[in-house]
Order: sequence, then C-alpha cells, then structure tokens
Amino acid sequence: MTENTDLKEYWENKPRLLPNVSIDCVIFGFHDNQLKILLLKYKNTEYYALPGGFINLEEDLSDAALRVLEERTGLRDIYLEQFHVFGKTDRRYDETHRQIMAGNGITMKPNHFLMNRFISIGYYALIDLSKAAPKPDGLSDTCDWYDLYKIPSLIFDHNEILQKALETLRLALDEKLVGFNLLPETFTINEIQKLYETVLNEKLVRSNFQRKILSLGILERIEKKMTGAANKAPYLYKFIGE
Amino acid sequence: MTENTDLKEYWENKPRLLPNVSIDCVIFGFHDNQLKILLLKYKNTEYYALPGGFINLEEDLSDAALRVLEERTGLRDIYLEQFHVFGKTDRRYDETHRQIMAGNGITMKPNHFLMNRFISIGYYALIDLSKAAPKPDGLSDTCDWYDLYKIPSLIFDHNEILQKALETLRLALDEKLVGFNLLPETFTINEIQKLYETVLNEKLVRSNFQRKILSLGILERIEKKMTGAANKAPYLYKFIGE
DNA sequence: CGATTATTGTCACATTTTGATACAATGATA
DNA sequence: TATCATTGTATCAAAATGTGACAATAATCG
Repeated sequence: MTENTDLKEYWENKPRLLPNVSIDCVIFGFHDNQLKILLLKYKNTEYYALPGGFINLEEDLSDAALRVLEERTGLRDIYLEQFHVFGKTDRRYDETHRQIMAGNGITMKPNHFLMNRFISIGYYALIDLSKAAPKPDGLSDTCDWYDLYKIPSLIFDHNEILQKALETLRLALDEKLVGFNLLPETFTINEIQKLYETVLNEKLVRSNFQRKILSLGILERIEKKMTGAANKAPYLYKFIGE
Repeated sequence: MTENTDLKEYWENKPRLLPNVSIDCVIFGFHDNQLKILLLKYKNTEYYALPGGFINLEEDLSDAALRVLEERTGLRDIYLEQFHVFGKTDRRYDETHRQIMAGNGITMKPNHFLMNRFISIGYYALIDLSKAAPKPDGLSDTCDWYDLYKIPSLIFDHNEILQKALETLRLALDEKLVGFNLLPETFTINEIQKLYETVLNEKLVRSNFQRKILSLGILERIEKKMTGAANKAPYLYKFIGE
C-alpha cells in the first residue's frame, strides 16, 4: 500500500474484513510529566482520530488490535486491554468517511464496506513512548502524540471513547501495577510518582508514596545512581513484578 | 414466535440482524447462600448455554442486551455491564448450530446467518432472583438457575465466558457496591455477608464485616425486626446508595 | 416460668496502614 | 568550604483493620 493506486484499490473494493465491526485504540504514553495519546490526522482535512482498524476474516480480535498497534508504533509485546464496546445505532458516519476518502482522492461506492453502522471495540495500550516510532496510516499524514489535557475535537465518538479509556486506566492504575508499562526499564521513584500524579490528576505526598511503592516489593534497586543536578542523586529501580 | 411454523420461518430466513456479532449474558442470582447462573438447555439435546442473542440492525448494543435479559427473566431496570468481547477466529460453530436447529426440526441453508464466525460481547447481569421468572427461548425447553459451583459443560466457549464474568464480578464487588443488586429490597447484614463470602469464596469475620459495611453509610436500618429462630433477631436494612 | 442456646449488636484492645512532618545525607555549584 | 535542592528515611498522630469478648435477645426446653 505504498502507492496511491494500491491504496485506491484497497479502499474501493470490499475488503475481506468482518463487516460492521471496528477497533479503536487509545495508545497512552508518558513523557515530560505529561500523559500523551497517539492521534492521526487525515490528509487534507482537519479530522483527528484515534488509531483504528478492522478485523480480517481469519484474524483473532486481539491480533487485530495488536496489528493496529504495531502498524502505528512499530512495537510488539505491548500491554493491551479491551475496555469497552461502543454500539449505538448512530455509529454510522457515511459523510465523514466520504470526506476522509475524498481527501485521499478516493470515491466510495454507495454500498461500500464503510457505509454502514459499526460497532467499535475499544482497546487501550500502555507503551514506553521513547521506544515508539509513530507512523501515519495510508489515509493520514500525521501520527503524533498529544497531551491528554490538550486533545483536539476528534471524529465520530472518539472523544467519548478516549474518556472511557482514561477512566479505565485510572482504575487499573490503582488496582493493578500497569503503570510501569509507561516507563522505560529503569526509572526513579520520583518518575513513578509523577506518572501517578499525572494519570490520577492529584498530588501525592512524596515520602508516603515512596514508602508505599517500595513496600510492595515489586522494585529492584539498581546499583548505579543517576547523575543530574546540584543535589542528592536518586536510585534507579527496575520493575520486577509481583 | 409461539407457533413452530413462525419459529421455522424466523430461523430459516436471514433475519435483519448485525452479522457476525452476538451477545451472551451471564445472569447472576443469589439464593440459599448460593450464587446461581441462568442457563438454557436446547430442545432434544444435552446442550447447555448462556442466554444470548443478536443485535437488530436498528437497535443499540445495550438495548439488545437488555432485551435478551427481559426475554429470559421478565425483568427490566437491571444491573447490566459489559465485561469482555470474545473474538477468536475459531468462534464458528456450524455443526453445533445445526444440531440445535435439528433438535427443533429446522434445517439450515449452508449460507445461513449462523453459519459464520461470530464475535460475542459478554454482559453480566445482577438480579434479585426472587423477582425473576425464567423463560426458555424458542429453541430451548428449560431456562433454570444453576449453582455456580455445579455448572455443567456448556456449548461453544461459554464456560470460559462464565469464568471471565465471575472474575469481573469479584473485582466489581470489592470496588463498587454492586452486590446489593443480588438481594431483595430489605436484608440482614448476615445475608450480605453470606453473599460476599459466596461470591469471593472466602470466610469473613462477622464483627469486622458488620462494622465495615455499616461505616460506609449506605444502609438504612428499618424499624422492623425479623422473626426467625431461637435467638436474637437481626435488624433489616435497605440499600440507600452513596 | 426460668434456664438454656444460638445469634446479634457493640465494644475494647492490638496491629497495621496511612497522613503529615521533620531531618540528616548527598551531589553539584558558587 | 558553604550553599542549595532533592533524596532516603525516621517519627508521631490518625485511621483502618484484625482479634476476641460480652451483654442483649428471641425462641426452645425442662
């Protein structure tokens, strides 16, 4: 699909996909003390969207989500979870699809695969942002990180989907130890704390946070220390699970 | 669909349903200190299954789930939540469907709606068992409650679906106050405790449980007391939310 | 009718967890 | 060497939880 003719051929014909079902991925990253989300912008439009895709007829649902993720980030072995299915009858967006395709010089037949109601299965992913290499899909020209608190208006019901993903992430952060998927292999306690504060959107007391997180016995202190500013250097840790 | 001819007509023709998508409902009830689940048994077979259904083309996903629930239990305004989507490629059960239909005297064309891969959206429901009036669907002859710990082998991947629903319920019981949906309007503290113990499959200390549950400020003590056995009568409570 | 018995509501005390704050140690810079 | 911001850890109070006990009560039984 590197050539535009391939793209045209792909989208103008009915592909071998499960009809009426799509996948949308909310891909979280963490950088500069900001929680970020990966968004696409479609060519020649002002339409921003979550990365998404469809399910091949001979493809597991979860594999389809992993494939979308790999296509956008270049990453495999990613933390990925379903969080909700969006299934209202009004999830049919013929006109928007038409405009997105028009922006790519593609005209759609009236009975096109996309000209239908879609049920969308929401997945959220937690990745080490520094390892990702965001890549736009064939229909979009950018694939970039956006600060969670500066998200533009998105197409379809994608703002709602994002909101639900965030709620799920906040709950998961408390109950499971998923947060470390957003950090590199090694990190300082302060970095974890900033991550928690950003996701939960609340201040935490440093000493208590440190005591708590260390008491869980899930971190291994690395011998080395960090070099940095004019003060005591923190230890580095790595996550060793439960 | 009371007549068998209607049933035949309904299933032999391609209905106006979303293709490749189904709904399965794990309906929990609580009775005699047992957690129960509603199961169907298909006519003239030994096939047990979770109640399920499909989505009408002009029907919200959640409405479809509510409809299935009402059809099986007679109840509206039910606590209902999605918990997982099951989407492996091998979720295609042509032969079993054929046998179920055969048990109802229906033959299926090779390209029948059901002769396809299905993605199934799992919902779990919590109901006051004493209010439900279980009703089999057109293809089954029984719709009954089964003790969670005595579940027969189910068709398709329904045992796995049930297991996942149970995990979700256990987590939800701790984090939200969903348990009260399984009880009648009024109940004793001991009845709540038995419910928690059964769902979580662990013993709880009576005095601590009572202190904890009362401290939440979610229960209103009813004036009346219960009559019962040769000992002090407990107070009745009702759930008043948060 | 009073004694017995099982269960309930509540309390008392120990232990653990959490909240709030303090302080010495450290690694650069001035 | 003094200064400064940050880190690791300690301290003490408050809240939550674990453990056990006890009086009150509603039937049943002798």
